[in-house]
Amino acid sequence: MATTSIDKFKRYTVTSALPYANGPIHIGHLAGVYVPADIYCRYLRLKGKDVIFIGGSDEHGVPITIKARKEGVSPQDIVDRYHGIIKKSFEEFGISFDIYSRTTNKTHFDTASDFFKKLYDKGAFIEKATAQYYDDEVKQFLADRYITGTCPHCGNDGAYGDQCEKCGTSLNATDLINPKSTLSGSKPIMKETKHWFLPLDKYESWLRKWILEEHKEWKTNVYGQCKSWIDQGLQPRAVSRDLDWGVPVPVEGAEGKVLYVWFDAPIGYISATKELTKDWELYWKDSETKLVHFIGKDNIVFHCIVFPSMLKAEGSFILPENVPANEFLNLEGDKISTSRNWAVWLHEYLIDFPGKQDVLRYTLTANAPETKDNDFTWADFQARNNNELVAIFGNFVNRAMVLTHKFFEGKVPKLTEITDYEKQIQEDIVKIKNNIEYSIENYRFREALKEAMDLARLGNKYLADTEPWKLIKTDEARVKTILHMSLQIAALCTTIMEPFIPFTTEKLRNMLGIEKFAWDKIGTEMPLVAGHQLNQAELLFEKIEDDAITAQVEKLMKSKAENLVVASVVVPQKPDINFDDFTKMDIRLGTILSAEKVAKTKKLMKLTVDTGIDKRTVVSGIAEYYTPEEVIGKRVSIIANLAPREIKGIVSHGMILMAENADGTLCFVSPEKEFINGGIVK
RNA sequence: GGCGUGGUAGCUCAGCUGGUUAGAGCGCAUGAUUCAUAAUCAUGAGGUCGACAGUUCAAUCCUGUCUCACGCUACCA
Repeated sequence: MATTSIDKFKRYTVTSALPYANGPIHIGHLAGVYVPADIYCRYLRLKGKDVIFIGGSDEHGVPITIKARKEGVSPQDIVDRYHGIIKKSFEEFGISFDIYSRTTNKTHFDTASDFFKKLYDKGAFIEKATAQYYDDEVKQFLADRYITGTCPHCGNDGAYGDQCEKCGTSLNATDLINPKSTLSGSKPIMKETKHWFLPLDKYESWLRKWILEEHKEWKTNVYGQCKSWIDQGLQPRAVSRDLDWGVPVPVEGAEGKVLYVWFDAPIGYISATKELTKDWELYWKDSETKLVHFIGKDNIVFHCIVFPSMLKAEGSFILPENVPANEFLNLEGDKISTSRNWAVWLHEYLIDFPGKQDVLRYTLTANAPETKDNDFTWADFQARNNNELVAIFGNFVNRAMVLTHKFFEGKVPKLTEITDYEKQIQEDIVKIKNNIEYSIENYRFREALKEAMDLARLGNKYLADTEPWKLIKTDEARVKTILHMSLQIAALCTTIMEPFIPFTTEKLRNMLGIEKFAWDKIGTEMPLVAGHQLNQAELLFEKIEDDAITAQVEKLMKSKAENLVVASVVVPQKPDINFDDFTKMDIRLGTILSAEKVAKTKKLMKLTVDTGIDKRTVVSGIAEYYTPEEVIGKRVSIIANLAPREIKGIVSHGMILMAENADGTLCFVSPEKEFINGGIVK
């Protein structure tokens, strides 16, 4: 639901999701969060609004400690490295943060700590003791990621306590067979630990009213997701973790505990503001301030449910007015993936395409995943540059400049007589300006950009229709008017295009020899005066040739090839076992007699198997690879003496042996001849 | 499996509370033009609006079922 409410607010606090400091920035981050946020902020500044644009690195959490351990460096080394890369690439790319901070600095520690303390003192938390794995050798509780073991699903030996990366399933640490601490290698023990929880359930009715009734204008994906969460019923969420990397929990008896990273990270917006200005409270506590969070769709629940609940619990803060979350950007038909190196990295782009920040900004905006996941392709990147930036915008400006230099020595000619055409153009300019305002204020940046380009289109059409290169022979006065208007249009582009392609508009201003022209003057004043001397014409954009694009595509294909190699690497052999260990297993041949999908699951199938010994029920996670029909009658191998276990209310007696392919698909291990059911596999 | 979002021309997308010859940009075709980075301008060809049923005088838009994509979530011996 669109509104134009921009003038209700005196100032704006705009945040963009804090990137996690365990890797560099890629085009998915840019298209989803930083480019739209930057457009919004640049626009507001052009309107003369009081706006602060907040960013920073999220530097806590378990993955960073894991990465540090793997590389044999400290977590601080890791975050220093990536914070540096990220900050530098944002700067070069023209993301106009007023501050780009980080969550490891002192201001943030104090702010997050105080925030927790305040909620603690108010009794906003509940305390709960839970049992968790503990490494007795290093005297430390273990985060899920610090426990490895055998995946109960695929038998992979290197599964983590939260997820098996081999088969992709998410796990609980307690599910792992033979859990092992990665810190000492010892077997962890269960031990009680106390944690603090934010009882989100208590905020449910408030959230329902605040979001579902008062913010129906939020984007449908955001609104729908929130509704889904609230309707499902909210649970208390832990706000602390047993870890030595993060902001310590500031209460007695909390040694070895830190704030959970999702609690700590959004407070980073506030800490960064504190660092930026001593008037920070104006930007966070004044009801005339509009708070807007730019995020990706994976972050909706934190920014719409959890963080607002925290702010509400604290009591003195304003709440976000909007949370424009984008969907995801794919790359050449595949999901962007850091681990598979399937991405276009910003710091590499800046090296490969020097001075072409705006081409990427333009492409990502024109193709932004605002309503659904979108695909970035290098072919599209090239086409948008060559057919739109070069051919429409760059070409128009060049035409106006070249003609003026040719006929009037580069001086802005005088406006003589105005015809209906010029009047029409002035009206169109106002229309374009209004359309862009409406689109940007409603977070429709794709649409806004298209409207901005309409100004250059208008200019091209004007020149084609009036043909000053012909007219110069017969009616110089008219040509003066035409070129005057054309140059004014080009000059107005410096403002209209500024939010989207700021490097280009800067260049254009230099060419025209003018200062920044305020947004609100558009339609009432013109940026150029007659007689003004223009500088030499330069090309605003250059064509991107096929070989540059081919090189990028090849780079990606190389990643893909490398991934295939990695994927087909055979899992290394497990540690030796005794013959005794082996003989303990009773593996038999059997036949599947019946099969049905277990209701409400995706992977589970309930099988009746003739084992020769008996006919028994086995639950197996094969439903993604087989249908019940095709499975009936199949010969299989089954571990018969595996202790029974209840899964989804069905007791499973044994486990069907499955072989796994490189791509994770499964197949049965079947006898090669028609041997009897109950035949021993040895 | 549950929930959410999306499935409209070759591509990227608009289509407000049901009635439009279903639109735009890019691409494509034809014509015009040469001031301009063969860039521009005009015209045109492209769509059973994911599938099937239903409600209605009338459905891209409402309801139901199904299907595909993505996300959240459960499950995973």
